Amino acid sequence: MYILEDLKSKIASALKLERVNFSYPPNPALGDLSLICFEAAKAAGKNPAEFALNLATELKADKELQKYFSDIKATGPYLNFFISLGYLADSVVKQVKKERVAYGFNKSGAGQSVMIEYSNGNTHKEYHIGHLRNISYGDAINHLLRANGYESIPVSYINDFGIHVAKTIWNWRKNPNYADRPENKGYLLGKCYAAASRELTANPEYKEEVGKIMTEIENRSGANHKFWRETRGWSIDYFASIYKELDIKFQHIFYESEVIDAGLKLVKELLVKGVLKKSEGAIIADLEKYGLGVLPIIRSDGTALYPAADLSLASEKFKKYDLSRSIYVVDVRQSLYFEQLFKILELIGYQQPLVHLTYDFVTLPSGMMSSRTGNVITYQELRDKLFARLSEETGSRHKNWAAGRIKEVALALTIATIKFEMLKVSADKIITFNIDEAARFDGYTACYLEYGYARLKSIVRKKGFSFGAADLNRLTEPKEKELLIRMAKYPEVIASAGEKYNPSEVTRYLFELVQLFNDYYHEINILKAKPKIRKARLALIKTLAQVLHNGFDILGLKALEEM
RNA sequence: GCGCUCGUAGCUCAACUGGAUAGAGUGCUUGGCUUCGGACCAUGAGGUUGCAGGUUCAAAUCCUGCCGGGCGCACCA
Repeated sequence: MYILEDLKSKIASALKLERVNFSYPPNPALGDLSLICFEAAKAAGKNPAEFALNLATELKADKELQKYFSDIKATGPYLNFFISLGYLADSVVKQVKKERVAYGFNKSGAGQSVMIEYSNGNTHKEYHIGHLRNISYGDAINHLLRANGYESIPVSYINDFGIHVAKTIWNWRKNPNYADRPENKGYLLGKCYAAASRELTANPEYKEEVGKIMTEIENRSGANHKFWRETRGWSIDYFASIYKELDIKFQHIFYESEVIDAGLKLVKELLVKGVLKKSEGAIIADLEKYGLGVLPIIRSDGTALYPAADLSLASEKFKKYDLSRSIYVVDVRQSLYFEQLFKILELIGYQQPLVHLTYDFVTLPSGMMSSRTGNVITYQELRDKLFARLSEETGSRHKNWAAGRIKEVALALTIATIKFEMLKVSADKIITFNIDEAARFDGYTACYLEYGYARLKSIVRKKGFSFGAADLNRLTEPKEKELLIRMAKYPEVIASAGEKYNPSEVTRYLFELVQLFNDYYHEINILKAKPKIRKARLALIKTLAQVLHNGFDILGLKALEEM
């Protein structure tokens, strides 16, 4: 059991109170752990401050608690506990050393398997900044689920079969120069799609040509179908290269083209069952009585809409895997759609909890919009801009490094920056992605965290210092206690962030931990201290490095030893 | 029109889901480099938490009504 959890339960059992309301004092001078007495005092019919005072006297005399707390005192209605530094240091350092990468994990989700779907690119379209928020968020949740004991199954669903495909192919065929361009073909398809979109908006009369291509692809015959297969491969390869660069792995990837036939069959069955019905020539789900309006599923011309595939995908997921929960990471604009989809699935008989994890949009500060694509910035454009900035900065700091090494570090910082920026803001807020702010090395940024970690590791790396059994009683500085308390809170952060699907709690925690370390580093010298103290301090910062590393893993950031 | 959502320092965001003096970053003030990697640290100023009521010992947080922004509501995905 983790130390704070353990201490809380010890206090609770010493008090024999039913509901115990703990919190953390706003400032370390007040104490390390706090019990808020309003409710308990009210239940006992007493004045809260007096109540707290009485409890303090009572608990101070408790022999068991004396082992863990150096002091217990009431400040107004708050009963404050001061954790004994020796006990704290011993407990935290030993536990982190023992559990290593698993420090902070818990078993609350044991025995439950959860599927989480994210990234969800469309072939023949750009992979843009919005997808990056999606994939960063989804992957962090995937890690959080695992850290909380769930068996998490990360999957992606790629839409390779919609009208967007036909638009791109139409435009590609119309402009033969695409085939000769040097860019990555998957990337180029995105550009081609954007151009097609603009052209079709300006000249709607071409829609008929696009429709013909669509029919050919759906019928799975002819030159356009063949070309669809080829181009689809380009996109899929391109996505794979992005996932590799981002260091994100899916356990399975579903494709719309592989589930759509089963979807059409399912729709027919549901029509017979009366879950769906015909209306104005189309097939719809009438969900008016649930306050969810109407969802069209098959167009009046008989072609399928997105929900047909999604219904089939959902049943495929449950057929293939024994899931106790299924999560969809999709942006907030589709909230109503997912309520409708989940209602239909419920009507069909699926009882497992279905979760639509939402997040809001990513925009750019005005004037920074990409002129070439109109209003989206692609992954590649963002990555290239950040990479240029960060490799210049890294290069200027390390004149003696080989080009390859600079490139490697700059790329890791680029990816870390993208993920961190996407995760540090809570999901319900719109992100205005400011490249200048994101690529900074100070402030609430990925590079600040990475720098703190690298600096910490450089101390640990120094030769000639022994790391044997340290006497942790040598840790007596207030800043050391602050660091230890903060590290002791890490498991609670993981539990809370997991429960609330909120990785920004982890980003903030890590930022504050690095801040605390920088402060400590500035004030207290580690290597120049007397041998016994030095040993204890080295043990402390090794522990700190492990906690930071574990947090980086949750966020999907590579922990750089040097930068 | 109905529904969802956001509104906190000049700007970008926190606030343990109702608790102690609303905190960080950035920008602006003023300082600290023969440093364990200064890609760092410290200091000061900056707030009627959109507005008005209500509930509570206690409200940025809950309830009601306004104001303002964003989004969604049948053949897009």
